[in-house]
This record gives sequence, C-alpha cells and structure tokens, in this order.
Amino acid sequence: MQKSPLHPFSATIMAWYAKHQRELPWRQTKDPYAIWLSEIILQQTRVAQGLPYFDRLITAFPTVRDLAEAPEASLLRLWQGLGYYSRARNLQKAAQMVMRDFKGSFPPTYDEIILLPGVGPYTAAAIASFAFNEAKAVVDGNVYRVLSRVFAIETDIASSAARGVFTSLAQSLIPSQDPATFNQAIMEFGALQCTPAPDCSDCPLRVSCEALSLGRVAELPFKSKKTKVKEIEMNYLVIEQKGQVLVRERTEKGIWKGLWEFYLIENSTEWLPFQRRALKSPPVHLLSHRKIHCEAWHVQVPDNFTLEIPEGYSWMSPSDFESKGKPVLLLNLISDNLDCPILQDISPTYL
DNA sequence: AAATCGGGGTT
DNA sequence: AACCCAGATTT
Repeated sequence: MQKSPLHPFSATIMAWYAKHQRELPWRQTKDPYAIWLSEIILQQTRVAQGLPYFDRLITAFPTVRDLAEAPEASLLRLWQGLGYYSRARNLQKAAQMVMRDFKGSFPPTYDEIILLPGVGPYTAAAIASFAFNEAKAVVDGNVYRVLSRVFAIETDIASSAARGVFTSLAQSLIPSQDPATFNQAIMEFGALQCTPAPDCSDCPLRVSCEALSLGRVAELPFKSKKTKVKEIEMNYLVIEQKGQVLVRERTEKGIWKGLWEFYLIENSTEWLPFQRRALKSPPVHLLSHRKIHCEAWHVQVPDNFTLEIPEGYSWMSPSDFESKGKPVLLLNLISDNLDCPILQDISPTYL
C-alpha cells in the first residue's frame, strides 16, 4: 500500500501539538474503556469541567464491568451537575451491551463502536483512532473552526450537509501512519490556538490560513441558527412529615430524566391545607434553551394526618434523598436554605 | 431539517 | 447577553 505524502497542514499542527499539548489523564492510556468514558464526559463539555467527573467515575467504576453492574441511581448521582443526563443513562446501556454482545471486551472498530448508545460519528472516530489506531477523522466543534478558517469554508456548520463536507476534508488530511496524534492535534489546536476569538499573530498557520488573508477569521465558522430560550416556572413544595420528605424521580421525557425532585407545581397555584413557609428562591436558572424561575415553600404535615400521596411520589429520608442525583437548580435551592433543618439534612457532602 | 437536552466559562 | 464547549438522539 502506497503512502500518501503528509499534507503541510497536518505536519504543522502535529508539530505544534508535540510542543503545546496538555497532559490529560485520558491521554496517558490506551484502555478503550477509559477513553470512551472520557469522550462521553467531554461531549459539549469543557475539559476543565469534565476532569473532576472523569476522576470520580473512573475511580468508582474502574472497568466496563463495574459500570455495567452499578445501580443506575449511583451513576446519576456521580454525574450530578454535569448535565445532559441521557449521556449517563446511555453510558450504562452501552456498558451492558459491551458485556453482553461483545463478551466484555470493548469493540475495536469504528463500525462496531458506533453501534453503542450515546456514541455518534465524533465519539466513534475518537475511540477508534485513540484506542485502536484506526484512521477515522474526528469532526467536532474544534475541527469545524480550524478547517473552516484554514481552508476558508463558508458552509453553514448548522446545516446537515456540513458534517459530510468537513468529514471528507478531515479524512483527506489524516495520516494513516498516526491518525491518533492528528486527531488529538487538530482538536487541541482548536481549543488552545484557533479559538473563537484567536490571537493569530503567533499562529504557525498564519502564512497559509485563507481566512486570515481574507480577513474573515472572525466570521468563520459560519453558523446560522440560534437557539431560542423558553421561560418556564417551577414551584417546589418541600413537604415534610415525621422526618421524611415527599419526593419523586423524573421519569417522563424531557429535562432531568432520571433525577429526583421535591413536589413540583408547574405554572399553576394549587395549595395544600397546611401551614407553609416561603423559602429563599434560588437564582434564575439558565439552560441553553430554558430560563427557569423557581419559588419554593416548606410544608410541615402534622404527624397525625394521613396525607394522600400524589401519583409518582413517595416518602424518603433525607439521607436517601441526598444519595439521589438532583438538578443543580435543586442543589441551589437546598444550599440557599440551610436554615431549614430538613434541607440541611439533605445537603450534599460533596460537589 | 429542526428541536431537544445542562451547566458553566468567555467575551 | 450571546456564544461555545472532544455531540447524540428524537421529532
């Protein structure tokens, strides 16, 4: 098989990477399980935010078997605060698939890896190249930015055609002899040098970058659609009786599936016939597509009263509730009201 | 093709 | 306030 010559772009970024790469724990290993775990954590998540979660999860679940056999609740508790919780649920489904369908050994090819739930074209290429040296080019936000600028590509990265355009280009640039380093290099280059608002004065590609010579660095990559934010209201009642609190798991589709919460009233006012005390409202909670206004009250139900438990809810001790994964909104509600004894009992011991 | 799914850092 | 982050899945 004939070797194709190394493209100048590839040579430049790989030389740059040799000098500027960060030391990250998932770069110290060839274990596909550890690499996979890191890639799922890093989906739409900055390295700095994901790092402590990687340490925590690889310690709690050192092997794919440990992850497959863990209670889902404990996984979601460890994932608490990281967001996109379907990643955690798919992570465990995939671990169980590796145990069952691949007899416990991680599948070694892109075509098999992409069959795992939660693994799409980016993550499959990352694992296949990093762990198994398969020459599949990764295309993530960094790659869109670097390639659109260096080669002055005006394709709308929000369009469905964009992935194909950039994947073809990246695949033509990746060297078959060291695909892993190329993939690491182009992403690290996008993260550290070719940033959204870059300093091009010390860029090793400044003489060949087409966007720079065209004066279009700030305009690339081009992205059309912007997300619209919907404002919603969430009212929580911390209903307490005999030292327990009324809670439920969010099982319906939508945000925070698999996480736990207090008695929720959305966009309406219905009241229990008991004395209630207003709690301090947590700050307005901003998600990428939601703006959540929250108010909360503490309700003390007399011991001798038998409360009709609403569908889906149950009584739980504060320590059991502490062990469940909760949205950051609720963590803020709890930490802002530590003068309320039962909330103090629920207050997490870490994070 | 467009919407959905979190939370946090940068500018 | 807008944009982005080692994107994937559902509608």
